[in-house]
Amino acid sequence: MKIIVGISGGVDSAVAALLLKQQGHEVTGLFMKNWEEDDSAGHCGAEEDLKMAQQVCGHLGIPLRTVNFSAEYWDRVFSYFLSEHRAGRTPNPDVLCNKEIKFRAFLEHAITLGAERIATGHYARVDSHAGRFRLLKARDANKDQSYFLYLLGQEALARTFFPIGELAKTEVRHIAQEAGLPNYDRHDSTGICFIGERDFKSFLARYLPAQPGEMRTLAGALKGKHDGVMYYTIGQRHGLGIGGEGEAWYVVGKDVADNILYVEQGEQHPALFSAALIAGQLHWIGGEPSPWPRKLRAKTRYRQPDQDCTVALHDQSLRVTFDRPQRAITPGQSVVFYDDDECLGGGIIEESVPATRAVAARSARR
RNA sequence: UGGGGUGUCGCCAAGCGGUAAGGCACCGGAUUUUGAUUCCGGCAUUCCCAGGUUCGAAUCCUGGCACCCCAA
Repeated sequence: MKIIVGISGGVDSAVAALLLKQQGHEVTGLFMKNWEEDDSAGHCGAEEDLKMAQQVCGHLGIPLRTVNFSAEYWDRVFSYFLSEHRAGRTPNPDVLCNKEIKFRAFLEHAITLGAERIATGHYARVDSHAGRFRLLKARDANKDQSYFLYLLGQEALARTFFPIGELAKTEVRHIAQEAGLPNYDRHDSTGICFIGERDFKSFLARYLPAQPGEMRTLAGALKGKHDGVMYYTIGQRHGLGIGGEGEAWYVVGKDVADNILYVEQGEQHPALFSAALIAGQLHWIGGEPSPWPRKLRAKTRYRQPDQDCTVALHDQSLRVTFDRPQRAITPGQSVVFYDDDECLGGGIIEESVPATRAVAARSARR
C-alpha cells in the first residue's frame, strides 16, 4: 500500500515510518513547515527538524518530500488562537492544528501525491467497529494523545494509520536504537506544534499588545497589576509577582470588560474548583451518542486522569456535571469524552459552573 | 525631638551571645505536542548606620538615622 508518513524529525514519526516499511508498504516521508520564523530567538528549530527528517529518511531508504502549510496554519489555526486569547479565553491550538492541518491539508495533499493512506507518530489507535472507525487511547496510557485528536472525523480516520499506538514510549525508543535511527535519543518536543517552546507571554505580546490593569481578590482587595488578562490562564500561579505572607496566589478568574484579573491564595482555594461546565462547538467522532443525559468520563486537559461526569445536552451545548469538583476549568480549552478506551469526541469549554456559592454570586453579578 | 514601638533577602517572617529557619516572589531544571498545574534545584559571608564590650554579637552597650503608633 502506498503510504505517506508525516516526518517531524522526532523518534515517534521515524519509528512509525520504520514499522510501515518493515510491513512491506511503499512509504514516503513528508515534512511540513507550517510556521515562518519571525524572530531572532536563535533556535532555528524547524531547520534542525528538517535536517533530522532528511537523515531519518536517508537511513530508512525512503524518499522525503516537503510541503509548506504556513498560510493554512495562519488562517485556520493561528488567527483563531489569537482571537480567542484576545477574548480572554485560553485556546488549544494543537487540537485545531490536527483537525485543519495534519488531518485535512496534509491528508488532501498526500492523496494528490497518490497516497492511499497517511500515517503519523501519534500515540493513539484506530479500529473499525460496527461500520465505523473509532479513535482509541494509545496502549501507553502515559503518552496517550487521543485528547489532541478528538476533532478528527470518519473521513480522516478511514485513511489514517497510527503505527506506534500499540507501543510504549520506551519500546519506540528501543526500536529506534536497534534500527540505528539517528534520533533515537532525541528529546520529545513540547510547546505549540510547529511553533515550539516559547516564553509564552512575550510571544503573545508580539501579536496582542499589553493592556495593564488591576489584580484583585474576589472580595475586591487590590493585590497588584497585570500586563493584560489575555496573558494569563485560570489556575496559573507564576508570573503574578505577588509576594508577602501565606501561600501562593493563583488566577481564579478574568473580567475582560473591566480588565481585572482575579486572584486568590492557596492551591486548593474553593474559587479554583468547578462543579460543572458548559461546552459548545461539539464534535463526535462516530456520531452523537444517545440518549442524553448519560454518564461518561472526561478530560478537561491533556494528561488528566479521566473524570466521572454526567453529561446532558441542551440545544447545541452540553452541560457536564462532575462527580467531584474540578480544578481550573478554563474557557477555550477542550473537554474530551471517553467511554473506556474510546475517545468519543468533545467540545470547547464556554464557561465553568462554580463549586461554591460565594463564587457563584460574584459570577451572577457579571 | 513628650511617651511607646519597630528596623533581618524584592515581600512576609524565625532568631533573643555561639557563628543567618521557613514561606511568597524571582531564576534554572525535570515532567508535558495547548495554556497551566506539579516536582527538583538556586537565591542574605550578612542582619538600618557608626562606634564599643566579648574568644565570639543580628542578638549586649553608646550614639546616630528611618519608619509607625499614642498623646499634644
